[in-house]
Amino acid sequence: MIDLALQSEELSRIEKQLHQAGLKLTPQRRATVKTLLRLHESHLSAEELFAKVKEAEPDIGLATVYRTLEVLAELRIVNRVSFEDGITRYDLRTEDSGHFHHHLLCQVCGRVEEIHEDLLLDVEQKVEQDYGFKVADHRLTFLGICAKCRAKQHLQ
Amino acid sequence: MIDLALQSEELSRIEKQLHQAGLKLTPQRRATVKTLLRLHESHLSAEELFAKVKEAEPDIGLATVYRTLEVLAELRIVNRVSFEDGITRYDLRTEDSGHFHHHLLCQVCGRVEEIHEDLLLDVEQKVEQDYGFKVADHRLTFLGICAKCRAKQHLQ
DNA sequence: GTTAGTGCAAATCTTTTGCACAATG
DNA sequence: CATTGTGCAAAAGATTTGCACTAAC
Repeated sequence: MIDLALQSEELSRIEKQLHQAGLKLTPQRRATVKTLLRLHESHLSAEELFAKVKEAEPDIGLATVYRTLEVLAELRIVNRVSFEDGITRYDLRTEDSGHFHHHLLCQVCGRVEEIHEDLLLDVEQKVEQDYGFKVADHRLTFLGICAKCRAKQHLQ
Repeated sequence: MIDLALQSEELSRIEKQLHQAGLKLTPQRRATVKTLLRLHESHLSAEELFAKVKEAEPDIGLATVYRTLEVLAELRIVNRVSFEDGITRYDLRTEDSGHFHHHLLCQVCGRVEEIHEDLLLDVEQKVEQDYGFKVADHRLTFLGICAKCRAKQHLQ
């Protein structure tokens, strides 16, 4: 989702969800969701998101951002993720699949790439069969070296 | 690893690692590692671990537990894990495989089961081939309903 | 004996909460 | 206009740090 048109389509989908949940559509919430959509590959922390939202909505308070993220997490519009640095980050669930996307965390440059293809269908079937565990969702992160950093290393 | 003999074998392996890294073997560190070994399936937070270690080593301070966990994480003896409740937990890496084990988080009872079989070999190969990402390790958690809770639900 | 490690308390950071006021539906 | 949401400041948690003291090697 790079496209602005798709972003505003997503925005109205999310606004509809908020509305259906009986929540008010405040400018603060709208600005927060917009920023999440715009920077959805950045895996922002609450503080980082707050700083970004503040550019559009200067009077917004940090507590409101936290409260909005809480609401969005409850509605399963965002997921909390953590890449083991102790900071909670917020990641938009994408509309296309019921399952959460995977992450590739590069240990050289620190970037996080997303994989939107579901690679776990077979594995989940095995988990249900062998362990009797009914899988509803998953969190998968690979740690390693991304293509760019590998290329750079080979040049040296 | 339920066996006490195996635990003490692991303990000396870890003590050797600490020693080789030029670190001192203090009673506090030994007690912390012992407790981690004994309760390794519990996925304790630093505070929880502190409370348990205190039983054996009453004068230990919370900061020492944090500092020991820091050291153990650097030596890759433990991994920091997070189950999206915002609390960092510490999980012993098991000696048997280079790859970290998987987790099954039951959304009904909250328990975390471990899978020590590596289910991701094929998936990792695909990630390397299709995305050029060199995988070094992974973190995989399945969210769903465990066998016990499913059984209980069917009785009702 | 040196140097690394510890306990304690204070400092820092992240997140939550209480409350008076504001704005949505 | 009823009710939910907001901003601010204070509170609560989690983690780190400074420092004087202690203990491992």
